[in-house]
Amino acid sequence: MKPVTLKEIAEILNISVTTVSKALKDYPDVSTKTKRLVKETATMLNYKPNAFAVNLRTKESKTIGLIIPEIVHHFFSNVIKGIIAQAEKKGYLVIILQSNESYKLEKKQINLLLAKRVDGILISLANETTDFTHLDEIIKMDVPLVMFDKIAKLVNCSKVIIDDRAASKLATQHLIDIGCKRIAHFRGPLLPQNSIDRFLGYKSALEENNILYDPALVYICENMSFEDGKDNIIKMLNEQNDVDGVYINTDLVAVGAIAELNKRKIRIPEDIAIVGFSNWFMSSVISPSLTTIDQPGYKMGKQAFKLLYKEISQAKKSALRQVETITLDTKLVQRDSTKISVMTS
Amino acid sequence: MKPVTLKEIAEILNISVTTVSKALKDYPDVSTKTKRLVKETATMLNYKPNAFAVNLRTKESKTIGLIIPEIVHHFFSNVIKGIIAQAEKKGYLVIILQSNESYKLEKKQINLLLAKRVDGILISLANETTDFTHLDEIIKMDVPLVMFDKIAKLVNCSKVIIDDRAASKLATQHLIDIGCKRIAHFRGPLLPQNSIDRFLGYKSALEENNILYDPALVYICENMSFEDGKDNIIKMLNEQNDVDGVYINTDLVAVGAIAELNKRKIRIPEDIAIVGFSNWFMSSVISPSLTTIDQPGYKMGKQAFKLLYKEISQAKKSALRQVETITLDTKLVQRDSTKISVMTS
DNA sequence: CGATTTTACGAAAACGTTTTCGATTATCTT
DNA sequence: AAGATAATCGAAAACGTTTTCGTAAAATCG
Repeated sequence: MKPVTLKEIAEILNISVTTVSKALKDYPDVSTKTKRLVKETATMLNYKPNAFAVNLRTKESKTIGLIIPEIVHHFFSNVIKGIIAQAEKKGYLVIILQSNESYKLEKKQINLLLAKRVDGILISLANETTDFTHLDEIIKMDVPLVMFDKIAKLVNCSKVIIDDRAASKLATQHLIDIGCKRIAHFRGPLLPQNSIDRFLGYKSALEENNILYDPALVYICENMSFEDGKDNIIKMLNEQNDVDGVYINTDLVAVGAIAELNKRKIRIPEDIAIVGFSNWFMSSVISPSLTTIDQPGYKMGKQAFKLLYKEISQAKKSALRQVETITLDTKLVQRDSTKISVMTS
Repeated sequence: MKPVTLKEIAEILNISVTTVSKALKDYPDVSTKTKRLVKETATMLNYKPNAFAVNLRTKESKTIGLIIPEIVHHFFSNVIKGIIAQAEKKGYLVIILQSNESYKLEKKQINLLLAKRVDGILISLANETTDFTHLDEIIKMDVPLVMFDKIAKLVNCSKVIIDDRAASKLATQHLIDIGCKRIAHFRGPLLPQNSIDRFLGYKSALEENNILYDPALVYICENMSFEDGKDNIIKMLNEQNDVDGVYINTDLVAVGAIAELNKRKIRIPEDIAIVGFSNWFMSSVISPSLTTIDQPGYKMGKQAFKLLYKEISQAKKSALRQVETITLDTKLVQRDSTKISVMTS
């Protein structure tokens, strides 16, 4: 019923609490005989150290905090999975909070986690976030911090990202390679670094190929939703008549666009080729299957925790903090939405 | 730098730790003057109570554990979102673990959570789980437990579920109502209660309408995946030639089946009508849009936490535990995959 | 056999908070 | 003014663990 304590074991065996504690942790100054005795009775009574007391004494909780903009999201839920898996391996548990893309909530949740005294914090920023003092707060409190995916370049902490710009360039270049002359871009909101970098990659690919960059071909998807894809492709079809390729920020949006194009019997890729971003599992099964950039969510989660773990371990030894940025590989996954049978030779 | 303690505040103001503590918690036996003084210096020094010490003293951590078979899943990630939102409202944080549908992992993770001394546990069972002693263990330790969605009827704890059987019956009845004569069923694995209940609902709908139940029309989807839908619809088309309606356990599987039917130019619903289950957001946007049962994930998460919170609050007052089962409403969402223009009049 | 090292154990402090209970002072009765 | 009541504070114990340091007994040494 009531949890067993060291004291109770000590009383049963007529030894001190000290010795019981030491025995269980295999201290060298306890005889093998008493060790055996202690361990036997401990397992017999189903002893489990009181985590609260251990936390207080050791000043660590073996728990980390994770703040994410939106849990119901194919990419992020994969990241979460990676983080939890890696954390569990190292004996850490993960408290998850959702910022709902709100700066205010994000700030509040950081305070919650700091109040809980987690051993470290993993965060992917909300779209709204432009002020980073709440993150500096974390660093000032000497709590290890790692940002991933949606990061703030200016904050001095470890980061795990992909090279959005390079990946975006690759995607756009692919459209150029298959012969597209007038390429539109569906981008995300204006603030997040992600969205900016992907846009810049698109732009620089055009420039490198001496294709005029036309701002009218850039459409903003505020919610990055299926409907955004549908609405913007309709808008695009109304405004432009010579677009032959679209590079879309996110697969979900791309799938929305494809659905609308299919409905209008506009052929993909013959009339308009499409490239997405993220390699959502649905993009391989829709018709036509979607060429996209593979964004390794699970791996990013694993790496993010690994970095955090490194910092936590370091922090225990020395005061000086070492930050590091890991850039994960992305690759283009070519599928039918850009597979032109009549190749430009 | 170093976190401020009550002691430090006490020393600065030349009063006792006791008074500082009481002042911050608005005890009546502290003068308003000292209260003001204490609170001012506390906020000035950015005092935050040491959670570890509070936990030890109050024997609660304001943290609950959540074990879920798979995070990367539209339904479950919605449940998680609901749980976290509701928990945060009541000042609780949520530790999430993933069982990967494995009984062994599930058991291990329960022990992890018990060792951490969470204030309560929320769980949705792994498909593999048939033995429930690890759950009884939780109850024996007087830790509040609430199961949701994938539950074990035999375990004596609170539960949040939907009436899978009734919902399934509704779905099947709908197919019958639109004139289907030979209705197949794609079910999930044999073990989980969900899967069983949905099958039973299908069966009893047939019986009530004097339609012969034919075991050959039941197909098992082991992984509940897109491919499962595709593979089984192919298998079905090979084995049967008069099926005019399929009721499918899960939208994702149904979408797989629809993709294959579309490819083969088999008309939906004219040749074969389809009903899914869960109301995944994709099912409203695919073509044809999918008639399905709405399974309220977010709401289930909220309710599950509410029940747990109730138990946690009760446990503090009296020893006797009150269990309760909440059954959430589901409804049929009719869309194009069952919308027959030529009505059977 | 005395001196020294090794082995095995325990007392006690510390982590920071909460809460009970007693004590002191101030205020109020009549 | 004496007694009673109210207002304000603090000492101390408790939560359960970890770890330092001291000490006694046993083993080893010359």
